[in-house]
Amino acid sequence: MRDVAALAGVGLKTVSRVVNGETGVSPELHDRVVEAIGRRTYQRDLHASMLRRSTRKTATIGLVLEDVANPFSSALERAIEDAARARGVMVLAASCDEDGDRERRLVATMRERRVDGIVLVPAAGADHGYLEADRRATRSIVFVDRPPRFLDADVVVSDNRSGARAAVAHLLDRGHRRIGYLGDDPAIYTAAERFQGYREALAERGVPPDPTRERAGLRSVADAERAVIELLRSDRPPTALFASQNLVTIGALQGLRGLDAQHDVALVGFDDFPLADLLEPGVTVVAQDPLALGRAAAHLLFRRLDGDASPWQRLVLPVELVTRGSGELLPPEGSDRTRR
Amino acid sequence: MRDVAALAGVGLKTVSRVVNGETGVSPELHDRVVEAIGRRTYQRDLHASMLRRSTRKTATIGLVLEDVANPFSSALERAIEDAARARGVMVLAASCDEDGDRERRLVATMRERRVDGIVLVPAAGADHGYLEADRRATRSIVFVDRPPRFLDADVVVSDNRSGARAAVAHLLDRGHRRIGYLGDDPAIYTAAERFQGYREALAERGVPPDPTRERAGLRSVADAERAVIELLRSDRPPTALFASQNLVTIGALQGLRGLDAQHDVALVGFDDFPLADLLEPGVTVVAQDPLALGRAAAHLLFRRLDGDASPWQRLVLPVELVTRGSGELLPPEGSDRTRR
DNA sequence: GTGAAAGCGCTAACAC
DNA sequence: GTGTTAGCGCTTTCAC
Repeated sequence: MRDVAALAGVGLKTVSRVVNGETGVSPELHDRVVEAIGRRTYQRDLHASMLRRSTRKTATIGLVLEDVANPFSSALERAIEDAARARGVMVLAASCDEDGDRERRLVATMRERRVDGIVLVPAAGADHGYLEADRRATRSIVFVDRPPRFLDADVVVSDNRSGARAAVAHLLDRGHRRIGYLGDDPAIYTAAERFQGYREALAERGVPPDPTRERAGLRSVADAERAVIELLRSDRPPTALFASQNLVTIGALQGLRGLDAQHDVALVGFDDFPLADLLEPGVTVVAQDPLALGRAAAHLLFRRLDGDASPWQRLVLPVELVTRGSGELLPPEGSDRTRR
Repeated sequence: MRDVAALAGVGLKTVSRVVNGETGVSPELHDRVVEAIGRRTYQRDLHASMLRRSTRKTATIGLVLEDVANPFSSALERAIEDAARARGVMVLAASCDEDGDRERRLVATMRERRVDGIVLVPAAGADHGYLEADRRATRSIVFVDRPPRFLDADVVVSDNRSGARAAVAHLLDRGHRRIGYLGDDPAIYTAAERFQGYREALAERGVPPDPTRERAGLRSVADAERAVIELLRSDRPPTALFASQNLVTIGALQGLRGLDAQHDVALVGFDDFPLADLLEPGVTVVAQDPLALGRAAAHLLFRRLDGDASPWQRLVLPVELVTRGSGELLPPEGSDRTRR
């Protein structure tokens, strides 16, 4: 910058004014500075400038996701990026792979870089008390998809429990009574909520839960596939399945396909996924809206950064049952349905 | 930091030494500093520290993708993030949606934040001459998936042309002669290369190209779907299709499904996608390896950042034909095949 | 082993 | 309108 000032024959402050688009520079000097900047390919150092500025903003936010490569996470990221771009803010994105330690390290690294705020999908079972240490900092963190543990903060989640309840009620409405549950690690908030929804739907219709038909802790497509095959080979196998998550649904599909049962056993999954409509039959799902989640989280964060100090918000976004065929298959004659 | 130094009753430099893990601090003072840091929840400002450091690295790189929400992009991002994490580097990620102006603005914004380097998937048709202005800067940019225009720089791409040639040869081997081409915007490097591959495969077997069976500029799933329906309703419709990209393949599937022709017309797509194996029939594709592309780009960039000044590299990564059924359908009796 | 002074690139405050 | 001085949070250099 000194270089540019010398070349244009002006003072440092004049260059600073031009770079920041401030008023009060004569057109003549302005042009000389602009030309000098061009000749030296000068580019201002945002961080050095923010160092002295009163409002110490880096125009950068952090985003900690489960895994940037997962479609749910990346839709979230996209929505947040769009909201950020509208404000001239950039996004430092990272994956924590459900690892609480990594989450903590990532947050620390982002703070070292003085991000203005952080949007965080917390790792399963992580304790977020560590964020409490800096009271002001918690005002610049928004949790998405799952609430923090041991900390009050802003959070945006889907209505997991109602969604699961609706999915299972949908199957019960079609006469199914033996409905299998396929679930993720119950330490994950969303998995626990969805399991509650499953149980509640059964309870509402007076169908007793049967733990032998419930499989939790499925961590991969292969796990889910194995679980389905096992369930369907048991005595009195389920006539319908509820899969509590994306990958589990896909594993279930693979399992059903392997047994050639995809047209016989009903299936409703939680979380929509690409091509769900092109499969045979189409896969009925409870669809979340990751773009809406991301948008809401970003807006909440920016409101806080703008100084909103109102009480913590907890936004619960609706989900939607999308019927495509697999969830509308009826139980076979002679199954429990006829005994009612 | 001054605060911490005062609390511990030491000089600024001693705190600095402790924070940076330098040697030469007596254990006693070290402990006092650590304690003071804890009490004040001190967190060093990385950018202020880098300001004075000789080696002016921010330990942050930029990543400009077409769209972070697209599976190919996000796989790339993940690979780059992993390579970066191994070096303690964070990633500033952004989408440019094939918009050359946005790409340029994003690069400028990242440089304002003093990223150490940038990995860039260039926007279609963008002129990258602007990067030439700063000679040193081009050493810290790696292009992925597509080469830059009007600029020499490091680049990592897939072997698009051979992949397309292999896909079309695969169809020719099964007796198809009327092979439709469904393609993206030809201004995109990959689209152009794949079209070349398609034409080359035909030429190698002496099959004359027929422009009435070639549809380029398909920008969405819906575009592709319409194009397929149109092609198949024409006189002497194609008995096989080559789709040059992800979304185009999905549109083609939808079109075939709509005409109930998915078991009659062969299809090979470029780019793998989730669930391609669960469809009926499974979708034969030429699979790129986005993780390998990302890994290679990151390694190349880090080598440059470590001072490697060797000539520009151009890495071409192999692709793989994955047969799943749709590409192995045979042409109907009485089609051109029998006339040979 | 430790600390004081200078300075990284920039902007705030104030004088001209 | 314009330039000067001080100082943001930190590291360097160099005395002690």
